[in-house]
Amino acid sequence: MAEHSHDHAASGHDHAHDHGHDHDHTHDHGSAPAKLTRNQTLVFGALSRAGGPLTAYTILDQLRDDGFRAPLQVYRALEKLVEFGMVHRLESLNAFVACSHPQCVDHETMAFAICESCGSVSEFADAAITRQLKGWAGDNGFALAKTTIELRGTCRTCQAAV
Amino acid sequence: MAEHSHDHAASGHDHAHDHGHDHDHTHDHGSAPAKLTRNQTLVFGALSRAGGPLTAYTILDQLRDDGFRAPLQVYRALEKLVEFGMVHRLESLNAFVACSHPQCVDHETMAFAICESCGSVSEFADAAITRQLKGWAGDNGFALAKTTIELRGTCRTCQAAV
DNA sequence: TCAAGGTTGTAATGTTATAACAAGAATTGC
DNA sequence: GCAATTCTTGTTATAACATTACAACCTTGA
Ligand SMILES: [Zn+2]
Ligand SMILES: [Zn+2]
Ligand SMILES: [Zn+2]
Ligand SMILES: [Zn+2]
Repeated sequence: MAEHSHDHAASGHDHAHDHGHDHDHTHDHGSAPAKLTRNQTLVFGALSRAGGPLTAYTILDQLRDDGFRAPLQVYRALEKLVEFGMVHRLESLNAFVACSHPQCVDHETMAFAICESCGSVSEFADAAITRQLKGWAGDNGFALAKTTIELRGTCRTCQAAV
Repeated sequence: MAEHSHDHAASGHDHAHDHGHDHDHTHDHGSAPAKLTRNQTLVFGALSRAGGPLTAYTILDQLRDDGFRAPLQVYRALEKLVEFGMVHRLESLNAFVACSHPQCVDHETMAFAICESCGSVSEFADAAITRQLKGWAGDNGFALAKTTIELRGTCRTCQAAV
């Protein structure tokens, strides 16, 4: 799987955690709570450090020393983090990535470009696409809950490195 | 997902595929061959009959009587059918669906609306979205290989049936 | 204090997908 | 016809991803 890449992707956001062990960041992402639980903090820390997508089992392995023993500990934390808008699930990768969108206003309609060579992920929003999809939904009486937009291909860096 | 029996996460819509059982369809889908192998025919038949998405294991169960014994028999056929442009993989469902687009010209950039209530899937193409995504790729030096666009929500029928 | 609700730990299990290898069928070239 | 090649198949085993179920433990707030 793709647990590589310290590439770009997840940088530039202000989550700026110091995952020592303290949990008092104060952000405002979607319905994010004032305070994360210990497990949520650890999982989010792992994803932030990685700067790219990780599978649940990779996260589990990275958190063994912090006392993690079972997949469910990771999946439960991920579920909440996604709910809070701090993490995205990448369906085509069965992996998770920390949100890197500056203000991630429309957390349910972000798009992701995934490099199949280096595994890096770029998160972006495109108003025209969102508008178009909502338009289709409206025209077809479809009550849209969430959209998945994932591009697969080769990033600029990897193409240059031929 | 539901259990590993015969449940078909789908139904609800009637694609009225003509692929009843006969296998001399003369598709022009992508790089489809003149003739499918026995296993490919059986798998495609199962998907066509279903008229909606099926998981590989559900297909396996449906083809026990035809001699199928192992997942790989299904996965291998699916791999080819996707390659031929006759089947799509739905990433957010880990399932597969027969292509229902009239001419499915741009097989790699179709969009799917998946009803979370009844499991029905509508396949559609939207030139504006495709253009927009290709535009982003061009602007960012990303060599686009394939896009995944999946909408989750509730279809018109299910909303009416409240 | 006590109940209610959320979080955690753990084991067991369920679900989706691939690796590895052997054997069979179709295709090609001679 | 008869290899050589290539594609397809059958089968076993295993890897990778995800959830159910249950008991224990906190926290919050009557
Ligand atoms: Zn985001
Ligand atoms: Zn790359
Ligand atoms: Zn199609
Ligand atoms: Zn529906």
